[in-house]
Amino acid sequence: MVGGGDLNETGDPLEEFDPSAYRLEDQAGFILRQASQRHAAIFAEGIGDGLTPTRFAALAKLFELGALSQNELGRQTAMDGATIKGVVDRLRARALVRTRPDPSDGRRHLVELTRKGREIAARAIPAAALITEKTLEPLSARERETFLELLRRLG
Amino acid sequence: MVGGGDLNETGDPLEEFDPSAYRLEDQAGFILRQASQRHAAIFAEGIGDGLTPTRFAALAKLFELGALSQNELGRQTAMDGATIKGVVDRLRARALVRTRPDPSDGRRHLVELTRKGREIAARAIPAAALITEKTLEPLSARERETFLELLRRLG
DNA sequence: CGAAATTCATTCGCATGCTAATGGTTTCCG
DNA sequence: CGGAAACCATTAGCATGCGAATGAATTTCG
Repeated sequence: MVGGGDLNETGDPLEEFDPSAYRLEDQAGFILRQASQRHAAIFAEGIGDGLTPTRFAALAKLFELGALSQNELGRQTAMDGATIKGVVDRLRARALVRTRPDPSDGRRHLVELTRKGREIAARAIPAAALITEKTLEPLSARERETFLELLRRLG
Repeated sequence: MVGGGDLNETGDPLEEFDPSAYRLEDQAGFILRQASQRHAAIFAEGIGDGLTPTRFAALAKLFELGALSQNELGRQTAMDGATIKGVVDRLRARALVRTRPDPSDGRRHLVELTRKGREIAARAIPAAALITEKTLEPLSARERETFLELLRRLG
């Protein structure tokens, strides 16, 4: 649990916790942030075409699934409505996607790849596979399996 | 269609990669982002005092190490100069830290906790320990060890 | 000593990422 | 049918987070 083995009068773990025993470097969130930073750097270096992790995720999902409503695309890529909107706007500004109203649902805007978007996605997906490879490079094949399985359970 | 039906005879993943075999959900970066999102939500819910992960990291390091120059604080908390500046500015606006020129180096601005900052840090550190606990809750004690060790190697 | 290299803080631009609020549309169900 | 509930897209505001550029101060080294 949280506190050490020492006794106290209240039994409240918050009050017996010794702040000097806390090491930022050992906290899951802190290490997670550093691993994300390293991955982001590898990604930026390897992907090309002005893509970012979220922009790429959107392209990859549209490539796989075809036209999707904006919110559905957000769900597929783990982004909320406010975030996916900005991503789609920027992809549209680069003419990698276009949007059109969903004829069967007046609330929805369908998002789909343009020809250029499809070409870039087809090129970026193999690059992204290499980026995953490079990110996991410090681990053995067996460790990668273990790591991804544990990470998935936290996600 | 994209991948075609050709088989991969050489086993060279670089030249024969089939985009349709790519699964975004299995990529380290994508899962990492989701785990970070979950941790951020747990953090926001548990920390209080208007703290954020980066703000808390800065407080915790100042609490541990005393006055530091801004850049040094950034290194201790894995933030670059541009990022730590914004964090320090916002902590200063809330009177949790103050800055003063380093008498021995005219380039540096020393950052240190105020009394209020020290109080809030002392309260936040035990809360952060519980947040780490909750983040890792889906894993057994043994799995946590493994996970953190592998994650550290990627950071 | 003094020029070059480094360090430090700052600023700008761009891109995430979240919450909350809003208004329009569709679906659900009594 | 018709109102409540749910869903969709958008906007505003706040906070990260990074690269690149700038100018001042310090350190390094020939």
